[in-house]
Amino acid sequence: MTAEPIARVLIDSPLPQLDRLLEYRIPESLDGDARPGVRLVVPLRTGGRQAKGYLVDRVAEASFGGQLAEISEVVSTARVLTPEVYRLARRAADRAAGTASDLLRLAVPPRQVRIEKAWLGALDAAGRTGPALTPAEIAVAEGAPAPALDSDTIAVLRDPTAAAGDRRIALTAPQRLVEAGHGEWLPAGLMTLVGLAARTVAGGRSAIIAVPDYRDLDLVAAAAALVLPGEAIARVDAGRGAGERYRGFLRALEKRPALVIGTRTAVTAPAHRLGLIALWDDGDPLHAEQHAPGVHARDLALLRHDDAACGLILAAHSPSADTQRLVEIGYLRTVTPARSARRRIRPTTRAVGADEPGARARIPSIAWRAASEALATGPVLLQVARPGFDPRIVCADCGEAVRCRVCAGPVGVRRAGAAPSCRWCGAIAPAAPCTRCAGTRRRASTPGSVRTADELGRAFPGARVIVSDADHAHQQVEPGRTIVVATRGAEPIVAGGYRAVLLLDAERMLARDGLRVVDDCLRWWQNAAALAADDAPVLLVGVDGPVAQALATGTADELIAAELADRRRLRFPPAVRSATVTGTAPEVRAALEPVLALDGVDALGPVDTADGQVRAIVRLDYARGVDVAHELRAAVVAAATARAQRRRSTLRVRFDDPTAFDAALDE
DNA sequence: AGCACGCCGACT
DNA sequence: GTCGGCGTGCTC
Repeated sequence: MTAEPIARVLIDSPLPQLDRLLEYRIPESLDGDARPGVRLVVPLRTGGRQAKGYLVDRVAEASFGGQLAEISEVVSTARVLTPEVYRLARRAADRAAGTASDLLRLAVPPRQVRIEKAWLGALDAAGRTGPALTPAEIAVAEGAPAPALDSDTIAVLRDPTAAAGDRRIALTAPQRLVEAGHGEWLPAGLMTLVGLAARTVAGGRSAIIAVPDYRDLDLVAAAAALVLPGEAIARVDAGRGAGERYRGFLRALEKRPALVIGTRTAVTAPAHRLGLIALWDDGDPLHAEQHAPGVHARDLALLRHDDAACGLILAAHSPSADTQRLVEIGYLRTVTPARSARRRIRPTTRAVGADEPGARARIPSIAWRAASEALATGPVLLQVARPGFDPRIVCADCGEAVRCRVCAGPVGVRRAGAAPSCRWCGAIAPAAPCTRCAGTRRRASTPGSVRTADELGRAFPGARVIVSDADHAHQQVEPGRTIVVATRGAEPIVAGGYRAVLLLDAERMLARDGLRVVDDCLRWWQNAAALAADDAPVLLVGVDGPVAQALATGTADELIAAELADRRRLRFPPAVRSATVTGTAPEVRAALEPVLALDGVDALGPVDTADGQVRAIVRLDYARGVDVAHELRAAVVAAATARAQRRRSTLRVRFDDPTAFDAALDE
């Protein structure tokens, strides 16, 4: 008999009733293989039902009073669930009223038998498949450029004995490109993260870098490959197939430091002696997880930092309102370039010259002349909006979006012919007088005509035209007389930077509704500006007002602070947390009742949704998070268990959905 | 989810 | 008397 014959097991099941540790006896025959972290098969109830699960840990005595069943099978000896990742899943699930196994489904990739067998075969007694870095490799990694941070800040971030508060940084990255070597150009902020991470690995600790999309990831991978050996890099994204993903995951699992790079799920990867966790552009919606329970990569990074006491850096050209909040409560300290070093984005009028080739494409004269001139020396970027329908109601006099008189939410029509209603609280025809001109006449907004690449290209005779959008994104463009037409977020990189950048659809982007319009526009435009050569003009076409002013004077950070102050006044995220509760009217009513009794909690709605259900948005102070999650979780379990109404439960809870307050309540 | 347990109507 | 209906509850 061994000392710890009881296995505590997490069943791989989305059922909230099963989201706890069940105890099983470990038979003598499996004693050696049944180590913490392995995948298991266990019986669940009688009748030969078998469930998959993870062995979380082993204990000497069972706390369960009843008869224990035995583990059926140890799937493999690979210990894929580390204690750190389990704790992360548990805490994140509790915070979001979800299940740990839902989180682990994202954190632990599906098993690939061939790859796992090869890896297990190569694993030595120390839990590694290869050597640590050589002194020469360490020297290269220690010399990796980290242009946006001074050596003191880097030293503190690397120092495990430094005060935790000093090791949490919000970096507003300088808006310029740097050359990593071998003709690889990337934003200075991304290079900084790679440089920081390379030093961390050189010092014997792992680092995680999570970026929004694959284009950023390719830049990071290329830069990392110049400063670290391939063996020290674990790429954990799903973009190159399940096999490569699992290979990267297993590399991260080894007992030697790695630079773990990937998209949002990288923050949940295993890491040997985690020393740094870095997020790039945390305001990008791609960092918001789509799968249940929908925990944002930023929140996972914060939890991970708290657990591992590692360095934490949230870096972006344009800080998110969430980062701003963390700065204001004193949780993050800022590293910001001097205002004089911020890139100026010049607003220009929308007045179009009549006799220029730019007129047909409705490019204002000043912008067209700047672009034509710049084209002689290299590529020019024209950033455009994605096409899309926008069913908002605006002031007929000045065009400002109309707000709800009840909650200040956007007012729109759900479908053609319907009465205008508030997208957030559901009030019918609630429009308040225009906030800009006090007018009361209304009209539907028009989406604005979409320019074609052809039109834009013809405005610049003799130039090569390259189109880059989400479907056909170009990573890089060669120097030359080239017009690059790109939708926001899909702008290619040019070595040395664009010679001019025109932000053409600024008016349409700013007129979109949604809670984060200002944050998004600042992010899109400052990210594009960061791709320009140092002295190249960046022109914001056809927009004035506070956003344009902030960009012109290099005070975007102050504008985000003002934006956050507004949200605080209105009780909107990220000043408060939110929980979207969807289901049948009685289910939602029952779920809301106990949480609305708590201080610092209120709700918008419920409103009817298109599929006959109702939706309410609970708003809660951060301090109420534990209580509200606990109550809503109890409501989900109750709804799943009590099947009084013969139908399976439809109650859903989603915390901190970034789109909750946007115009997505229809459909 | 499944599957067993449990307390009320029509069958040999 | 008892076979079986599905509402209710549990899964180590």
